Amino acid sequence: MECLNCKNTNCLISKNATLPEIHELLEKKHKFRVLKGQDVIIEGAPVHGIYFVFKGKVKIFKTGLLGKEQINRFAQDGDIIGHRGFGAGQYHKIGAMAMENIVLCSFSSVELLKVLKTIPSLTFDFMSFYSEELNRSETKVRKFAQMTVREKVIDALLYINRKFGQTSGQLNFQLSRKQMADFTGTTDEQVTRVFSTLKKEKLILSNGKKIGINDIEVLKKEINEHNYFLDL
DNA sequence: GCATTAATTGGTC
DNA sequence: GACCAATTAATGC
Repeated sequence: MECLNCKNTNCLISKNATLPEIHELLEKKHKFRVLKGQDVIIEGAPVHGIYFVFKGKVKIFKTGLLGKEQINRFAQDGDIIGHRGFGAGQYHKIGAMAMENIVLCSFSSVELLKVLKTIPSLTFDFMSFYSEELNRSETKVRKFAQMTVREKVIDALLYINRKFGQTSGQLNFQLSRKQMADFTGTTDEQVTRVFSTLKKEKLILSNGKKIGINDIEVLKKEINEHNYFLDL
């Protein structure tokens, strides 16, 4: 019953692991490693279950026309992956790839559905999560429509900082310009340009892939003044 | 150390 | 603000 002792306290399963009704599900959990660069979910693949990140970083994306990639979000320890395909859709509409060597926990849809019908607190946690996801999604649509490239890049930097944090003045997650562009919906050249102007303004530090946020408050203020939420 | 990839910069539409 | 091209920096083998 290792979910009881899991350090990922934000995990919905871990939160409800003390309930006796969930024990059967926990017994059937599959835990496995995925190497850096390998697929966690292939776009269009049939849904068999739902994944939780035990350890590591994962990108969730969708491939558009001409192979253009839109990164929807990043997941790390305790986060859910593949929840949209769960329940309703039969096929995953997104792809997920390991950004480093990771460990996943997986539960089959059938088993999870069984316990969701018997454990209201777990179902409620899932419902709250889906609700928040929808909120984030709507916010992201608005940001894409209304933010300038500079604002979107700043927003992305703050997101990385919120989610992964900084140690000794450097973000704990190194993304290439290309990945940053795929995340913000622009091009790698634009990201480079915004980075270098932010650097000149002393708002960030950048040394190749190593990026550090110098003045979080000023950056926050810049997008706050435009009435955007900071909770994506 | 060399080869491939990523980042930067300038220019055009 | 995207796309293209040329140069330079960084990284993998």
